[in-house]
This record gives sequence, structure tokens and C-alpha cells, in this order.
Amino acid sequence: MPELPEVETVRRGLAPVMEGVVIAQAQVNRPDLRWPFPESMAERLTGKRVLRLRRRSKYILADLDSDETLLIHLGMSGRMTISGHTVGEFHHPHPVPAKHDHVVFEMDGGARITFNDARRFGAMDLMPTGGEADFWLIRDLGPEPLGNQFDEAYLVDRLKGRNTPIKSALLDQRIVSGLGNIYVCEVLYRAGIHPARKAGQISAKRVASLVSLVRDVLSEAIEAGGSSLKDYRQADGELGYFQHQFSVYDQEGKPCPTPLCEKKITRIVQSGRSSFFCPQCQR
DNA sequence: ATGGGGGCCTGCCGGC
DNA sequence: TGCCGGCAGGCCCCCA
Repeated sequence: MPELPEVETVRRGLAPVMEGVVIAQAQVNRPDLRWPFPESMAERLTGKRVLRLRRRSKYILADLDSDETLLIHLGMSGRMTISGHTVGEFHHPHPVPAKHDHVVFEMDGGARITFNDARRFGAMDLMPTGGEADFWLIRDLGPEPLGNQFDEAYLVDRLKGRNTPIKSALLDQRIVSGLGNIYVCEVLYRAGIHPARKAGQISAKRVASLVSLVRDVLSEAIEAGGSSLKDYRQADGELGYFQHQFSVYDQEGKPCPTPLCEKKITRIVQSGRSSFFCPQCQR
């Protein structure tokens, strides 16, 4: 269920135990997640050094010293857990293997990284390092919402004339990549825009305002994830899931947090997915 | 090209 | 206690 901030938090949590470290053994417990794993994936990972961990949209990219890059997508229920390492005074022991532990990396030095994904909407694949422009999983992704290419002129242009609801447009990873259901709801609340409003019908000024609101919402969530990483010495080593207070997401029936607003947060369904918003503040 | 809906999986929670 | 419907933070694919 991870959106960009959760994926970035996972990446930051994994980096200290993966970057510069050799994968002593990759254990692959089934042939596929959402798609079949690439041929001989375990062999292509075992013995390779992870040079760098990067992120593109909701993908974690691990550049290997074999000129291949491992792509990891967490889907809806994918989780990464680190064990066998020490943070400060706290040692994370290896847990007993769990149902849905599909891929396990034993790192040189004793750390273990476990990928668990009950619903199996996640994915792993290998591409040639540097192949972002061609690789099928990521070639059509729009700009990073925190990057320079995502600016007001760009978004105004992309939404111009679009008849789709703004909710759907912001979820469309080809327009901007990294937002999911939660943060789109939060952004639209801050922008005062009703999720069902047609994208092309919103004034350029209001569309432009979405750019900085997207940046704010994602940056704040990444920051919250960063502080959660600091204390996870008492947690179970699972990365990326942190308590977060949302203004509207999953707040159906609760009072709108806007001062002086008396309305309650409403839930509607758009293309099969819940949208939460304030019917007073969002038009 | 664009917009909408179905489907993929499993787990959990609330209601009866 | 058990069963059932509804729901879940993603995204590809197909259809009109």
C-alpha cells in the first residue's frame, strides 16, 4: 500500500545494510509475484554487490556490480523486514519464517532482508543498469513529483482538456508518478478541489497550486517516515510503515479539520476506489 | 487517444 | 463460532 513516501522510507531503511554489500545468497521461494520472476533471478543476484539503492516512483532500484538493476515494487501489501543486524544497542534477531515470505536476501555480514507480500501485487524484475527509458515497467512513468520536471507549466499542460476526474488524473502514473489513493485525497483536500471535478475544468491557477501541495504532502510524509526509522530499534525491523494522521483519508464521518468548518468527511467511490473529502471545503 | 470498468490475490473486520 | 460481504495504500488490460 505503499505510495512514494513509504517506498522512499523503505529505501532509506535498506540502504545502510545493502549499499556496498554483497548479496551472499538470494532465496526465491516461488516463481512469481504479480509477474513471473526473470529467468534465473536467484543466480543473477547471488554473489553480486549492491552498488546503490535508488528509487523511481514506487520502485526501489538496486544497481548491481553485474550491470543489472533489480527492480522491486511493493504492490499493495509488500513489506520489507531487516533482521540479523544491530541498530545502536538493539539487535534484531531473525524471526521464524512467515507465510508469504517470497524472497529473502542473506547479505554478507549477516543481515537478512525479507520480502513478504500476502496479496502478491508486488513485483521484482531485472533490467540492464541505465535502461530506465526502455524497460517496460518504468518507461511510461511521468516525472517524479519531487523533481524539477514536475512544475506548474507541465501539470497545467497535461491536464488541459482532460475530461477525467482530477482524482483519476493525479493517480495516473503517466502524468505524475508516485502518488496513490491516500496522498491524492490529502492533496485535494489542501487544494480545496472536489475529487470528482473534471481535470480540464479546473482553472490554471488552481492546477498550478497542486504542484506545491503535492510536494508538501509527500515531503512531510517522507519526513514522518524518516523519524519512524530512527526509533525502529524497538520495533520488529519492518520498514516503511509509520503512524500518520490524515486530514481526510479514512476519516469518513469525522469532523472536517478545517477551523470553523462544521461538515463531516464524506466517502465516495470513483473507479472502484474510495475518495475522502470535505463537501464544504472542496468544490 | 481517452475514460471506465474488471481483474488479479489474500486478509481482516463487522454484521448476522 | 462460523460464514459472508465489503473493504484494502496498485496497476495492467480490455472495451467502447
